[in-house]
This record gives sequence, structure tokens and C-alpha cells, in this order.
Amino acid sequence: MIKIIQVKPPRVFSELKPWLQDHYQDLPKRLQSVAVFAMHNPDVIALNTIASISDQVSVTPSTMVRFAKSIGYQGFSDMQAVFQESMRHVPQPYSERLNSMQRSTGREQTVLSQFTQAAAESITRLEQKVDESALLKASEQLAQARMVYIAGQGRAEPVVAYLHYTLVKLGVQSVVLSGMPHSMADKARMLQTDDVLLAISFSPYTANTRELVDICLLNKAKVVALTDSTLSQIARADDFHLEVLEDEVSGFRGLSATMCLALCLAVETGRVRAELDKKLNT
Amino acid sequence: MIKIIQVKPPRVFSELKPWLQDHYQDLPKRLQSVAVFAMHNPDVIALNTIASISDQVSVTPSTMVRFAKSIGYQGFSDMQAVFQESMRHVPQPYSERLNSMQRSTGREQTVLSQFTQAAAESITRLEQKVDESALLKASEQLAQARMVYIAGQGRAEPVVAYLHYTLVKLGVQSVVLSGMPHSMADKARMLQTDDVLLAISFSPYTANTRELVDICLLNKAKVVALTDSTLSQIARADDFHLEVLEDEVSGFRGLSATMCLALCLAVETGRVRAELDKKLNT
DNA sequence: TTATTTATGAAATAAATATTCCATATGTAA
DNA sequence: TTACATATGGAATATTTATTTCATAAATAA
Repeated sequence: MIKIIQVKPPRVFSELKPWLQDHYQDLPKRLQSVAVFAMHNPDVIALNTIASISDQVSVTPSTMVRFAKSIGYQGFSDMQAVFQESMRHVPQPYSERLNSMQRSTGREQTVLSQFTQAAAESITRLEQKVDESALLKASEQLAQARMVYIAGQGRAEPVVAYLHYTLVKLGVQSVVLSGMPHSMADKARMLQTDDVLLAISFSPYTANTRELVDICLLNKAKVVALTDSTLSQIARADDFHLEVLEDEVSGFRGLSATMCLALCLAVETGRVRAELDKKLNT
Repeated sequence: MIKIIQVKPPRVFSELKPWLQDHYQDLPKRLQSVAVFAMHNPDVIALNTIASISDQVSVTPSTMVRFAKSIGYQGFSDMQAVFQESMRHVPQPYSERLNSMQRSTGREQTVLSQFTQAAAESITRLEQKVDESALLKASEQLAQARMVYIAGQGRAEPVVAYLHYTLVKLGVQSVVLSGMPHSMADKARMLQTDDVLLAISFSPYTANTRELVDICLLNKAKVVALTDSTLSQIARADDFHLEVLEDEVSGFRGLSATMCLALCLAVETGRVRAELDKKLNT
């Protein structure tokens, strides 16, 4: 018989995570392995078949089903649906996020520790997963630009501000593309072949930023993109894009890892630019 | 018979996209619908079953299979795998990862690892040093405000933008104090007893922000400060200040820990505010 | 118009995938 | 130790899901 620990299982991933942390101790050995794996590789749970997953965790398919049932799901498929939803990047309404925040602050984890933990994990992943050579190529692209135009909206705006601030300090000519959507598009049309658009965009992607990228590609201006997913509408085959994924806590996503990557990009650009300038002067 | 337009189908999503744009005109009507849908909802293709997708596009499952085959895939599942891969947050091909691995084992730290390390350390220190109760008090202060005025310049501006963005989303009234120094001071004079100034400032402290704080204190408006040192001229005995110190790497200071703290502050404020609103309505 | 090709949908079929059941192993308390 | 409960793996089964086939509809050319 399978002990069903709770009847009403978490319907969203952000609730499942703290739940597992709480009940981890009470789980049988194999189910613990599954729990650890699931928290570290949610994308595998979401996209692979039960056979492939159980293989990666070194357990049998039955164990996967038991795991799901012990949480209260009807079966593996039911649980998988929750993981899949979490990949869709459909944001919860903010009121809902606050609610789940309150639910999770009941335990000893403070708000602060939850967010610092998420930030730390995001940064660790950033270090492991970002393509160093892509970073360098993007920097070279930016360094060679006559002018760097930076664009981004919503949650990306702080990143835009930071990149602009840092690039200017480092002597890289750059301006922020801001204002009303149509005026931004107008400005974008002024981009020339030796200009570069630095586009920052997170899901849900604003149609706006996408449009800018399209315009630039038409004008044969280069594009460097900073996004949170390879599915991003911004990412193209023939331009340079960097990916950074922030862990979420009750639906809130920070900017810690993103800011770190932005700084790297700016500093690296400054360095390359300084080298280029030196060559020119000799 | 199905016309297979190409034999070697794109193996990554970023190649599939331009390919479809090129061949769109040559496709039959239904396959065009599928193409449009696929480009606009790649996550649906990746995560749903052929039945569910064909339903959303209003075509039959057969059409989905034909679509995949016309591109050159073996079948729908084969194509779906490409969409799924693009959802995984593993952007780098293995060969690339090995490359950057080798480079980083050369003991000399890469730019990226230096900055991520600094960011991680800053965040760890933040978690240890920040006074949880100070955070709560600051949040309460902000939550009770009729209006939150956010101010900060230079490196603090991204933080201002982020706090403003998040607070607004959480239903906390706030505006950014920006513009020329003297006009900012003018605006600050409009602050009243039940308004709160949220000042972000790092050393070297701009005389400007300091002046704002002075004006607010004169008007008996509350001040919540976010700084990088208790020695900050902004921090006063009788208002609430939070401290965050960023590690520097060859003279550059990031914003990772600061952003993390900012998010905590905003979310906590939103939470308290929601509670207050609930009380008022009963 | 008619002949011919191409596209499409519905239903049958094949394949894959998850789930259940049961035998056995492992751990725990008397 | 034995008795009991719990956990686990393997294989049979049920279910879901993709694929193929074929009849018919739409489009195109003569």
C-alpha cells in the first residue's frame, strides 16, 4: 500500500518545491532520490518519459509513480503536468504570488533566506551554463559597434539602466532606446550596419522588443540579445544571444544572476574596446 | 504523397524558425496555419499531445504529422523533440561546454567566474548580516505610506527602476523621483507626513540624495534607505535603513545582492500592504 | 467542362507509455 | 530469532498517443 501523505497535491511548481523540502525526511530512500532529482532537473521531469527519467534516477518506473502518488497526485502524468506548466512561463497574477508567499513563510525559512537561496542558485547555474565563448563574441560585437542601442521593457528595464550606466563609464558609446512603442521603432530604423542593438527581454516577451529586433535585422544591424529562454522570440540563428534563468520564489523572479551577467558583458566589452582603441592609436 | 521539402531537417529550434519563414509561401493552407501557430506557441508544440495541438490549430492530427514530414522530420514526435530541446535550459552544446571547461581548468579564473563568485559571496553575506526585523519594519513603513517616492542616482538607478516596477505590480503606489537635481528637491518638498521616501544610495554618496533625505526629514516624512554602509550619510538614527555590501572585482561592483534585497523589500511590502487592505475592508 | 494532381479528414492500426499487480527484499519491533 | 510492516523491482495490463491508410474534397491544368 502506498501512503498518500496529502490528498490535495500542489497544483503549481512553486508550491511543490517547499512541500518537498518539508516532507523530504519522511520519504523512503528511493523516493528521496527522486525528490532530489526532480528539484534539480525539473525540465527532465517535464519533458521526458517515465522510462527515461527513472533510468536517469536509477529507479524503476513504479517508483516514479509511487513518488507522484505519495504527494497526492493521481499518477506520474498528473504530476508531470505541474512540471510542464512551470515551463510555460505563464506568470501568475501578483495577488496569487503574495498568497503563496504567505503560505510558504509559515515555516522557518524567512523571506530573505528564500530569496537569497534562489539568487545563489541562479548565479551558480549562470556560471555553469553560460557559454564563455558566446559571452566573448557578444562583447566583441558590442565593442566594435559605432553606437550601442539598449532596449528592454518591464522587468528588463533595470538591466537596461545598469548596462547603460556601466558601458558609458567604460567609454563605450551607448544610448537607451526608450519612449513610446512607435517612437522606439522609429529610432530603431536609424540603426545602421555598424550599430548594434543590445536587447534585453524576459518572458512573457513583449511584442515590442521583438519588433525592434526585426527592424534591426532588416537594416542589417547586429543584434545582441540577453534573454531567459532559448525559446525567446528574440533569439535568432545569426545573432548573439546570452541566456540567464532566474529561480523563482512563489512566482517572483529576481535579477541577481541577470545583473551579474550584465556586468560581465559590460566589463568584457570595455576590455575588448580598450584593446581595439590601443591598436588604432599605434 | 507527401512532398518532403528537405531531407535534413533543422535539429535546433533557432534553425527551424528561419527555415519556416523561407518556405512558408510554398506550404499548403493548413500547413501554413500550423507553421504560424508553431512559431507563436512553441511551448504548446513542446508540451502538448498531437490531439490537443491539432485541436488548438483547428486541423486534424494527420495534418500535424504531414507538417512535420514536409519539413523532413520522421514524424510529429521527431519534430516535437526539437521544440522540447529548445525548452530545456541547457543552451550550450556539449562541445562548447567542454571548451569552456578546459579553459577554466587553466586555473586562471574567467571573467564570468570571478564575477559570479563575487556575487555569490555578496549574497551569502547579505543573508547573514541583514537584520530580519529591520527588513520587516522598513516594509511596514512602506506599506503604510500613502505614496512611496523612490530616489537614487548612478549605480542606484537600476535598483530604483526595479523597486518601482515591482512595487507597482504589487499594488503599492509609488513614483520615481527623477530629473534635474533642483527639480528633484522641489518634488521632495511636496512629500507629506504620510508619504515615504525610499532612498537608494551607494558610496560615493551623491550630495543630491542626501539633500533629499534632509528635506524629507524636515517635512516629517518617513525615510527608508538602502545603502552600502552604515557610515552612509543617508542613514539616520530615526529612520529605517538596510545595508548591503557588494564585493568588488578589480574595481567593479555588481548589483546582485542589492537586487535580491530590493526584491525582498518589495515583496514583503506587498505582503504587509495586502494584509492592511484586508483589515480595512472588514 | 473533364482529367489529374494535390490536400484534407476520419477511422483503423501500430507504437509508446503509464499504471497496476504481485512476488520478493529490506527493515523494524517483539 | 520471528512476525510484521514497509519498500522495491519486474512484468503484465490498460491506456494514451502517434501514425498510417484510404476515401473524398479541393484545386489546377488541359
